Amino acid sequence: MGVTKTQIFDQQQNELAQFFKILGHPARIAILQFISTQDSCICNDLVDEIGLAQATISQHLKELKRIGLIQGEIEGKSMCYCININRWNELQQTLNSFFNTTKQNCC
Amino acid sequence: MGVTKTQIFDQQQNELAQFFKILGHPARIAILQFISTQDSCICNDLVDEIGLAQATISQHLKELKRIGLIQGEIEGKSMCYCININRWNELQQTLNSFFNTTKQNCC
DNA sequence: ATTTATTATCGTAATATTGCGATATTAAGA
DNA sequence: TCTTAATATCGCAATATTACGATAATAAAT
Repeated sequence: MGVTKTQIFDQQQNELAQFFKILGHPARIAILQFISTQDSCICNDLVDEIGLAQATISQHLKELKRIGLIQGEIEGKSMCYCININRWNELQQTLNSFFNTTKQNCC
Repeated sequence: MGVTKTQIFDQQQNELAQFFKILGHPARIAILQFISTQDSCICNDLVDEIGLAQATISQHLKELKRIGLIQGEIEGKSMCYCININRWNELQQTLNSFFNTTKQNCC
């Protein structure tokens, strides 16, 4: 096997899990942290900063874009990424809501 | 390849990522949610409740135990799991701290 | 138009994860 | 003690993820 049985879970559970999953890689954490240290947006200084190949960084950026946590803008030859603050806050809230709701009936 | 290069990231990044990763599966989300709906602790009604084999559920429970989010107590023949509320709150805080710190210098 | 720099995508190899049946292990009950 | 019930662990097959080199795509600069 190796397939997650998404059919047996509801949409909320699948979405929440997918969001957690994407944050579940140190490179993606590092990317988000590095982007946030640049007061302006950044491009692929990420490749220099983090010790991964350009293709790999690009792949991770794609994942982060997929859930809307970052957005990219073309800036001449290069690409300027920054955190999508609305989505960021939205996800933080979703996540807190999960934490708060779930712990309610704890023994 | 297929190996996450943990060496190039710091401990905080790796720990945070691992925590997110474990929450990044719908079955584990569902398990946590179901545990919390039981006012007392629960055992493996999880196997009936969630449509996965006993071996699979047991494996997921192991992962959740590994990061301390749940704890199990022997109760006769069966096992009584419940959320570790201290660890739960601790992780929620860690996570919020990541969200708040990271978004600070956003463009 | 050609070159150069930057980023995205493709293809592939290595490893990890998911799920399950089969088999321990443990403890209660007959 | 023998059976029964509940859970954990092992071993495997299927699929997913990670990483990277090679290559395509895009846009500035010459």
